[in-house]
Amino acid sequence: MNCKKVTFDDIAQYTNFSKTTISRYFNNPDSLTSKNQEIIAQALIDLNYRQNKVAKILANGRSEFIGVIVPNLYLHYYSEILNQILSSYERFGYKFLVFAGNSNEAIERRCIQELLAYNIEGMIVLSHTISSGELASYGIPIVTIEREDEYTSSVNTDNYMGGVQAASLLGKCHCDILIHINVDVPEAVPAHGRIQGFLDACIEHGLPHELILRDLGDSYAANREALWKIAVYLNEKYEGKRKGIFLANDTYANIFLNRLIRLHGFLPEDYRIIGFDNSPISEEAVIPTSTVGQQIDKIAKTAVEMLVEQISEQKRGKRSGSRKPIHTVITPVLIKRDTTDAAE
Amino acid sequence: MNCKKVTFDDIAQYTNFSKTTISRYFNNPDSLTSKNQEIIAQALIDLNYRQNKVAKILANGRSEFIGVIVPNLYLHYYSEILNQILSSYERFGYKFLVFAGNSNEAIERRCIQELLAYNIEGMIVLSHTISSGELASYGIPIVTIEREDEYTSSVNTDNYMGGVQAASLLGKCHCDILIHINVDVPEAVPAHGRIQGFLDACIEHGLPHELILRDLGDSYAANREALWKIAVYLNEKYEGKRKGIFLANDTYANIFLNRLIRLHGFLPEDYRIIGFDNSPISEEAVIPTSTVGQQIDKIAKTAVEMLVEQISEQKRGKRSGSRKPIHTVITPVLIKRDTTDAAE
DNA sequence: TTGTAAGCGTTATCAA
DNA sequence: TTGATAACGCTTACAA
Repeated sequence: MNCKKVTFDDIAQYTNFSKTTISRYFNNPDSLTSKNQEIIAQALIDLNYRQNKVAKILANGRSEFIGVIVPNLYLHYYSEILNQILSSYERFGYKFLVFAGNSNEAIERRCIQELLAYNIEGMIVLSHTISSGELASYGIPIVTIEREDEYTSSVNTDNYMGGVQAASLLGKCHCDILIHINVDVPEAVPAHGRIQGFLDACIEHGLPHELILRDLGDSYAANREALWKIAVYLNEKYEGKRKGIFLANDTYANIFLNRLIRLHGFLPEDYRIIGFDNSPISEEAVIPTSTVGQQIDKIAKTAVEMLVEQISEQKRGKRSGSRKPIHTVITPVLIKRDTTDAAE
Repeated sequence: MNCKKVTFDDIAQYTNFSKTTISRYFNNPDSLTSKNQEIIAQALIDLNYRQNKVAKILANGRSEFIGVIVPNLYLHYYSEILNQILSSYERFGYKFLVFAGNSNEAIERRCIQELLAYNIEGMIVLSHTISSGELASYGIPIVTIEREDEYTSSVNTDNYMGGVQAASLLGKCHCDILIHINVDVPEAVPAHGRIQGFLDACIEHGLPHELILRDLGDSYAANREALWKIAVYLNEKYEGKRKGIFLANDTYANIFLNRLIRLHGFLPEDYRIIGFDNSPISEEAVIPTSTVGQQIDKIAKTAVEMLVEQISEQKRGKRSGSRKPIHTVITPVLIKRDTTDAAE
């Protein structure tokens, strides 16, 4: 456990090379004779050398840091995205400074200042609080995921397509009435597309439908209460009709499903259910639940790739303001399980 | 969007102070007259100054970084721990460099090298692959969570107590036979305590019991298959007896519960179920499931506090090897829901 | 209370 | 292929 830090100077002395040559050994080894490479390699071992990347950043400006701001990690969606982002380390070598902003604008703004102070090379933002305009103004490469993205490059699920898929599947189940339950998502947020897609598909295929857009509360208990009320309402209003219910996410779908099971012991013939996200609960539910699956791995991978591309562009001298935002869209995958008919 | 970086030199020139005074403004403002503080504050605005923490680290050695190594973020337990760790930012100001090692020893070792190269001040390790001995040898403050911890300070749930609690609750439910289903956890891993606690409690209260310890597979589908087999076995062997089943985690408990519900439409009188973790699935299950709740917030908070304490000790000059590992234990909380009797 | 000057451990620019 | 030397932007004795 040597405590004194070994530096290039020490290695240089030990090997009778100059500091510069040691640096070259790390950054451009082929510019040394292979014999000298070996000498230095051996010295590193003898002296138990350890890199100091901080000094490196200061000298060359590249931190190899990417900042990530998520709203929280409580929701599976965010933690899985982060999971996938982190696993890009092996491919690109970028390290991730992660903040959970908890939807607090002031805190998130402070986080960003900190990140900038550490010379991060780029930023991936999932949090919603700070406008894309402000994000863009920081003048560093940025990619946002599934949020308002007018002035930033972004990766989003094709929510519209997801809504269409859900409606079509319910239509094929011979439902008499299609219902979409969601909160009143603002138009600027990509998830709004789910509503529009559902609506357009219903209209196009002439499917009777109803949109239920309202605040469903912030906690699981609140969600449950709100959805139970809706369930009672639907059950009365559409008695005897087969109801195809498209819920905004798998948690909602699970709540709805559980209520039916508790009531009847099985999924009644006049109910069909589909959720959104393909989060674990959809598979682990008492009846594995059909869902519009977000391809989280693809979303995260694309986001990192786009960011890396932006970073290298910027290195090649392009000013950060000069490029137009690119919006990539990832197609969702319809996952048919047991809450919709097996029929193709 | 000023592009040239403003440095202390610029501010010094602008205000006719020296670089040092500017530095003092940030690190020890009270050593300046309040008038001069104002002058500098204004200059920062005029010049649009931005800190460079990299230079600061190089100069004073304190990175304010803590490294975190998790096995993955797919499991709710890890992502929630990380969530709580990240939220300590507001309290201590430490920034977190996060790696998901995916249980790959070589990769995790490389991650640690990287972290050391960035001058991290400490490390929180949840991953299992690298022995506590090796971790300790790196000579920086370390706290491990819920893993082998012979040579590192650690925070663990009181798994033994959890096992006792589970057995006691099932005992109070007038179960004729108590069963614990788990994998064969090695003794060095804290979670082993769940088995021992269950066993000792059964013996102490003279409760008939059976331990089922076997590989349950790595995926949800594999878990399900393995647990269904066990369910069939138990159902035959203990027909007519009331079975109290303690499963190693809530995911297993949910699988078991779902099978019973699918079979009967309700939870049969001769089954009582309790899981472990208090992960969301226990609340969201078709029948809210009793569980031994890990206090994740407390675990994470304690881990960060212990680490911060170690860091400041080290600053006060104590050598890192000189302290004895401290093992903190967090008591689990029994959460009674609907899969065990309501009786107190 | 303020200033001078020597680091911190790299990389980058020239020169040789 | 190698080496001197000046950055990089901040902190920290030590002086005043």
